[in-house]
Amino acid sequence: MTTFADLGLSPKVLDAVEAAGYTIPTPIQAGAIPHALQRKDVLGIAQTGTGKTASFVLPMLTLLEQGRARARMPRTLILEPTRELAAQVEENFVKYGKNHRLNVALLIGGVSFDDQLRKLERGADVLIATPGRLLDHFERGKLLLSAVDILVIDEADRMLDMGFIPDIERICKLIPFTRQTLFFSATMPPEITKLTEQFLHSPVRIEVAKAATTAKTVEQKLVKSGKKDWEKRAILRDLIRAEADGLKNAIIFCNRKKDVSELFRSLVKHEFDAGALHGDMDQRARTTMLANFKDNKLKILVASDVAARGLDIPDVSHVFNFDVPIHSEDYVHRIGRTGRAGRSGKAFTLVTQADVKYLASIEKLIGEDIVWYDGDLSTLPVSNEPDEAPRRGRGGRDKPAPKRRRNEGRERERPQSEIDIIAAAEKAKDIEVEPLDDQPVIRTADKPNKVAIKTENEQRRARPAAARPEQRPEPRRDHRRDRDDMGTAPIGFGDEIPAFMLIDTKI
DNA sequence: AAAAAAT
Repeated sequence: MTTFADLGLSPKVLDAVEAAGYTIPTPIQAGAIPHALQRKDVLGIAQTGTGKTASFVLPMLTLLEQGRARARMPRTLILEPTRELAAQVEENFVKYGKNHRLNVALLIGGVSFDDQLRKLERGADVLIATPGRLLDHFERGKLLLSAVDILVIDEADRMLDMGFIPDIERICKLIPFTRQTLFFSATMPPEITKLTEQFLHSPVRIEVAKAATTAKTVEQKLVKSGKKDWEKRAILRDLIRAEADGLKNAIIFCNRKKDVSELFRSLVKHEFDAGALHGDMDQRARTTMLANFKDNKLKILVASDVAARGLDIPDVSHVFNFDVPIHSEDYVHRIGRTGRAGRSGKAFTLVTQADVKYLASIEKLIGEDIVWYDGDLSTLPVSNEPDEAPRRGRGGRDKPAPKRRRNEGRERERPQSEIDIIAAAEKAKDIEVEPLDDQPVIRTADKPNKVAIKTENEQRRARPAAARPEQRPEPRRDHRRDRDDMGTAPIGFGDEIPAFMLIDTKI
């Protein structure tokens, strides 16, 4: 049998692999590593969970042992579709690079430039990036790609889904064509094939395990639900309680970020040990949530499809689909978060009347009918307790709250990112969160009820003024105008806003 | 009916 020692990796790398407890490579590793070490281009067709990341990290470490990085000229570049995946690859370099002295820089959005600039300046051996932030650095002239020797494009099909292909093409053209390219994709749609023809030179093709099949160790169930969100939330709570025994940890997927936030708040209110993860949360909250979930400090993670693919969260016992995914492949990815490595897992999907057509395409894709849940949730002792949505009112229990107009009575609410980060902080206990009353709020002139929450930077700048409210109790709010209807007044003029800035140009 | 990513 092939072991890591047979693949041609350097002693330093082998030692780290051994320390991590691995001896036998996965098929993609056994297939890709020897070719990568011979500086060949590799086209790896592999799903998440196949050991794909190590199949490029390990040979890269070996190859990087010769040579040194120069300032602003990284030697290797890895492109990832999401920030979390990029961070995860960085962790792999830390783990397997423990015997090396390599500079690894992570260039992702949502965090400050300063750190990233410092690392670039110092000379990065490995650059791990999401396309947007990478190009941002490049355009600022902080980065030269002319010394990149190895380029890795990971999760190419997902980059395609996310509209990154033009960026990828642009980046590829900035890197010398004498480079070595390692290219990974779970599927090979025509656009991806075209990309590989354009940017790979006679690659070695390695293909492992087919997509679009769900692990046989996952028990899948459908659960009927009414279409109202509060009905779905009630059923979900009952379901979680019914499953409490075997539920070690769970991911709950929603189709929309808004629903992730709402469901998360609802679950916390009902005292479930829950966190949230979606792309509009600030990066700090995202990172904290994910870390806590991985460390089992959080039992339940409510997530958008950011978490559906690629993230290395081992051994999730349950997946709940709060919504039926619109694209059937997403179903496969979502439930692929459980039942990994031959373990058993359970996947429940809430289904409303309107979801039937999506369900049909899922069943067609996975080639089997999913059975309906036959447990009786209504007999559970704690079932049917009131949700936060139904309000008492005229005639009213078990009726959902009347739809509140968008900006009505919002002044005391915090933006979702704040709520998320507070919850994350409560779990983590290591992040300082400002008290609620410090939250600066601006009313815009044209829509007095519209409340705008400043960005972090704006808050920082606004704080001294907010600390002396008596000097300007309720200034100008009647004649201030906001730009772009974003709800933020011009910043930095103190009381002396030039008149032209107050003119409404949108007539 | 969506999400992801630069600001």
